[in-house]
Amino acid sequence: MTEQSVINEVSMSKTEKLYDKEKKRINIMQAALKIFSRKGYSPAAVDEVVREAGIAKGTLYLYFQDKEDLFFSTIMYVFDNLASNMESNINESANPLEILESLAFCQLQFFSQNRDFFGIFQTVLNENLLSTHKKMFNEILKKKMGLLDYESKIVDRGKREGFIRKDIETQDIVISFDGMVGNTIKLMGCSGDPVVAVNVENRVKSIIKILLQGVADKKG
Amino acid sequence: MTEQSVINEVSMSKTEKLYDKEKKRINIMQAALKIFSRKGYSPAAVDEVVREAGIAKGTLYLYFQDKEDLFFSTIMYVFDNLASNMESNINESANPLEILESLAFCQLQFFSQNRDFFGIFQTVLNENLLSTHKKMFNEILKKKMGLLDYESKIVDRGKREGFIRKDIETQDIVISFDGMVGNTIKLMGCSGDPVVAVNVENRVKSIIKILLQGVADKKG
Amino acid sequence: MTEQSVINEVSMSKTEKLYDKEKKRINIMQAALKIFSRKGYSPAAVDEVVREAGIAKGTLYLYFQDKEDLFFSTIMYVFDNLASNMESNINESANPLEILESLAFCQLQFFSQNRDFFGIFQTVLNENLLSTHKKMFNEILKKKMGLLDYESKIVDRGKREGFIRKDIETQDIVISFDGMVGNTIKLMGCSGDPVVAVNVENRVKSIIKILLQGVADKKG
Amino acid sequence: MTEQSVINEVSMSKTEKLYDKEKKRINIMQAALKIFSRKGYSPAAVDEVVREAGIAKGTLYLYFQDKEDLFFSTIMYVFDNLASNMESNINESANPLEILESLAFCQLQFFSQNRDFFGIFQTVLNENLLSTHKKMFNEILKKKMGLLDYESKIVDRGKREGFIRKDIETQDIVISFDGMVGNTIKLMGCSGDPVVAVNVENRVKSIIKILLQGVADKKG
DNA sequence: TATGAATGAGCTTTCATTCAT
DNA sequence: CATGAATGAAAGCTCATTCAT
Repeated sequence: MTEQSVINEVSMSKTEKLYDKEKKRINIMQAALKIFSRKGYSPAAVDEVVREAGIAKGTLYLYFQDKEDLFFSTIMYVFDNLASNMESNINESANPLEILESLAFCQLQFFSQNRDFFGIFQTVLNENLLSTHKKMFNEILKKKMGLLDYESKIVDRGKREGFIRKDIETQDIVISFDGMVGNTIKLMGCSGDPVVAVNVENRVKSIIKILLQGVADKKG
Repeated sequence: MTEQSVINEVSMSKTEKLYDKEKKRINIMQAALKIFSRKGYSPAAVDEVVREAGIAKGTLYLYFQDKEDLFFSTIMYVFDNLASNMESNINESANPLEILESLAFCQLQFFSQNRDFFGIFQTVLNENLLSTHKKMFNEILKKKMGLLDYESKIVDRGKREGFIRKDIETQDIVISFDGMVGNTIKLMGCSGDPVVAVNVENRVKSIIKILLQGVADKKG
Repeated sequence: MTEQSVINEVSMSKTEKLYDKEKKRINIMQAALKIFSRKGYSPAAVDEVVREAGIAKGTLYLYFQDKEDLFFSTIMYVFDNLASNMESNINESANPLEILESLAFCQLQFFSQNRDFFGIFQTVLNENLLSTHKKMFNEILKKKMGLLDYESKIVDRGKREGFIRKDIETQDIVISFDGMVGNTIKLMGCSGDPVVAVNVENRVKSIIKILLQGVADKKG
Repeated sequence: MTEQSVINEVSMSKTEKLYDKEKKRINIMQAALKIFSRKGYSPAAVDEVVREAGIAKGTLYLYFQDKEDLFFSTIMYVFDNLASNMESNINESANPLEILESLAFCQLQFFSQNRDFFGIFQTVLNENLLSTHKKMFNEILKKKMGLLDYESKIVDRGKREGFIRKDIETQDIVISFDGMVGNTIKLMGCSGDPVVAVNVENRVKSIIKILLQGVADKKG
């Protein structure tokens, strides 16, 4: 360590230090993300995460309480990434149908560019973290439900503004929409097809077409 | 005990014994199902399964090679249950739209009556059983893909017979349909609402309505 | 079962029954011998023995108290086989050197014709059955020591009768003789050479030559 | 603690660390030796070894891959100890008979001072590690055969240089010599006589006398 | 702060033994 | 007598977590 670096460290402001600490947390979470995505929660070993992150095992426990904390922090980190990605891509004042399209586009785009990110979501709702990690599970469910709630509001507005038919319950529309998008992401992951990424736009168009117009042949 | 019954017992046929053994296997798988559904694969302890099944630990290993074998046998058992349930409910010669409706109905009905059965499916594709249990994983994926293939054929027939529009790729229709049904099941599971079961028919109606007609308001 | 056989069974004398029981014991011990020789005591599974013997697991416990009893009974059975083999081959009144030669010959012959029989002896003195099965171990050690004692007496007679030099302790002579014979058997087993059997006579000749005359070149 | 020592400790070199790790391995192997010698391979529980070594179970697995690795590492350690003991005691240029005497002396001395060390050797060739642990077993057999080969060379030289008669096959001489020494060690172990240690020299003298001159009385 | 050796509870699996048939 | 399904104690091994350095 040079004398200069020592001085820098000593004179580093508290803000800078916190910023530094946060950068290290993120570094670890990105490593954790890779491992958890690949293996799920239980089978992923803390050893693998620290190896991936290039740190010592004890160090991880300076930044996270335990494996569970690491896992849920990582999930939250991904969620927040997705959320801010959405926020910056959605024009709140646009017409509701365009917003739904944007929501689909953002999710597909996000997950197609961050393949690793999806598997981990699946994991959350399984391995029933429900029973043993209830508190954090609820935190996550709340976030997930937050998205559904937001979509519900958009659909409701769509109904009020005459874009969406009123004879189908908002809940059913939202669940269907969410399922269409989610399943597309899931199967993108399975195929492992690297070209799929390019087709995000086409896939969104198909989803929206089906959602709005349905698949019935109306020529007759 | 009559002499007759003694004779019967002593001379229990091989067929009867096999049948008996199969019944015991099923008993264990039903216990396993509960535990795996509740906890996922890794966190589920063999101890819990045998306690649930009311047998000794060693006994389980008389019926299954190891934990992995137990898990995948259980999955296959559920799959086969679902499949035979579908087979007996679907009229192959019906019109394609009715078949899709039946498929949705069967799945929702099956999982609403067998709540435990769904979680385990989620587990399959996570905890990446991919890397360590590749062979059995592929077996399962094949079954899942089998359903998608079947749905694809129905949709193609629907297109040929003029029920389904031809300007949307079959693949996109199938993924959307599958996602709508799957997400409905998943959220049924989350809500834990016991009344939901009654609504299966309504939910299917909504899914089919959305799938066929779309949600766009066409009054204008 | 024919009527005739029933009659036979019913009218079977007690002696015949005991004889029958002993035959079954021997059948099981011969199976046990194969397995124990191949694997040693601990790693040999009772399951393997009963499979080899063609009986059910419970049956074994009708003839032997437990695995340990089976093991030591088997050893004793082999010992007694060897002992009676020796008794019938040794002429007590012969000159002591001839008796030693016979002893070597009998052992080599016996073990070369019953390859399986030797490994089990090695096992006895290891796996320290000493600590946990002291009583039976001592029984076996006594038999082994019995042989050494017998050899000691022969050597002593040889000394008295002027065949064997008196300036080497009997104990050292016996241990050496026993070691030469034992090591030859052991290495016969290792080589797996099926031709070795034929050479038993040559090997005995060598052992006796070395024992009596030594290997020093006395030409000088 | 002086400042100097702090520096030393903090800056402990890689070499020192490796040395430290090796010392710990040896500590564990010495504990393992005791247990394996007393019980043999299979019946020895890892739990007992770690208790003897005064470490936690997990720790053992930081130093050895599994029980098998521990066992064979321990054997190799003993072998190497014996080998270096021999190397430092044998004068290669001495006359062949003296070398044989040295070989006998080294082995008896080594095992009389390290009673535990012998039982484990017996174990190796039993419990048929042959079938399941073939690779490591061969490694050990090679070492054992190495000693026999070495002895063969010495005997051959003895023949060439006129010390040893040529009418007995080298192989037979070596096997006899090896058996005499081995059996002496084995029976030393059995007797448990603490005084025996003192007699090593006498026993070697006896073995050599028998080997060279034979036990026949030549007065006549 | 950072390290990584040490820990030990907890896991899956085996196998000698029993006992209802 | 013979059977073999059932048992459960005990084995080998893993891994999240701690703590002295």
